[in-house]
Amino acid sequence: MGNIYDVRTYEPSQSIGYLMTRVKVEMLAALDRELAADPHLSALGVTSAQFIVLVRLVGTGNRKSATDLCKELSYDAGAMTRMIDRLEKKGLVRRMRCMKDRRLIYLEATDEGRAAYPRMLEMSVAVQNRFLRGLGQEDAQKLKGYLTRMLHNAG
Amino acid sequence: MGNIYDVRTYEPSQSIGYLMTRVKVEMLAALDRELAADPHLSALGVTSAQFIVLVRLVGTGNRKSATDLCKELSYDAGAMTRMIDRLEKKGLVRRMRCMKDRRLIYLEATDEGRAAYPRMLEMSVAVQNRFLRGLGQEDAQKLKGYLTRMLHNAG
DNA sequence: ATACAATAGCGGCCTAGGCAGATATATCTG
DNA sequence: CAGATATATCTGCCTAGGCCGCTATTGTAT
Repeated sequence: MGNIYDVRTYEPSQSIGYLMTRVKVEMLAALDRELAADPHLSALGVTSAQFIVLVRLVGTGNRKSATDLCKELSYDAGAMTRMIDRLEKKGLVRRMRCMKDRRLIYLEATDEGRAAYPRMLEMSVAVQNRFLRGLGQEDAQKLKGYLTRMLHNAG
Repeated sequence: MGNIYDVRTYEPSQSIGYLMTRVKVEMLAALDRELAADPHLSALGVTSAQFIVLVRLVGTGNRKSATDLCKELSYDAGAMTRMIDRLEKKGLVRRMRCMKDRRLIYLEATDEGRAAYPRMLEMSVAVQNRFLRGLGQEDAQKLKGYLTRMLHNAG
């Protein structure tokens, strides 16, 4: 009842899953190219993955733990530890042990990290607008609705 | 002229790029879970990434080179070499040096690899249908159109 | 208070992809 | 034919994510 695909007619290379994977790869690649081209950000050597974590940290208020970030981005905890290591080594993020709950480590963007934020947002917006060229606001809303629905169906 | 996002109102966590990345991650995770649950395929230890390469190899005719696969899947050549290594070690794929052009290595799914194909297609279809639940055929077509458009805009 | 979970972060091992350089082979050009 | 160029694959080094087990700390139940 209402299945989109049927095994007998299914074409992997035409499927929504395949297309979505491709688009995602291309968007991150485009972001990486923009980052490499920007005089400021290329000096910091920020990648698209680091970018996403940093935007999340600066943009939604500081004083976040690694676990918070993991939940928000559905990220693995071990991967996050190493990600923070890289960001810390680049001087964009600081670790600060919490004195009340000594298990916790608060993350804070450094001044340098915060300074890069506006330019990062601009890039993110520019890349997405480029990929969405030709779509109207209603189309974008529809697309967003489909994606939200799919995320919900993931359970 | 027709930009979807504006820096002043942009919400990273609500953006189409963010949502798409999330959906892609969830779809592959779901596929990995299905693969792990299947008696046959779990024995082979096939991951979702290997799955995609294998489907592409079996489904679109054998006698393919690594480079062909790289182009079709926008994959890195070095990464593909190692991917083939893993698939070969599992006995799902064979390398066969071409005698006319000795630079070329043809890839061929083994009997075992081909035998797993129908079940793989079923899974792929099942996972995608689950994620697309609640969408009609017109919605799916619209979504596919948006994605195709975005891929085209990638240049 | 002691034992038992639950939580936060870390580290090792695996798969995985991008990039640059090396090698072998094939093709093009003078 | 000789030299340059292009192509196919491989390898090493990097970032990156998932899984599992470890330790330290905190919370809970008996």
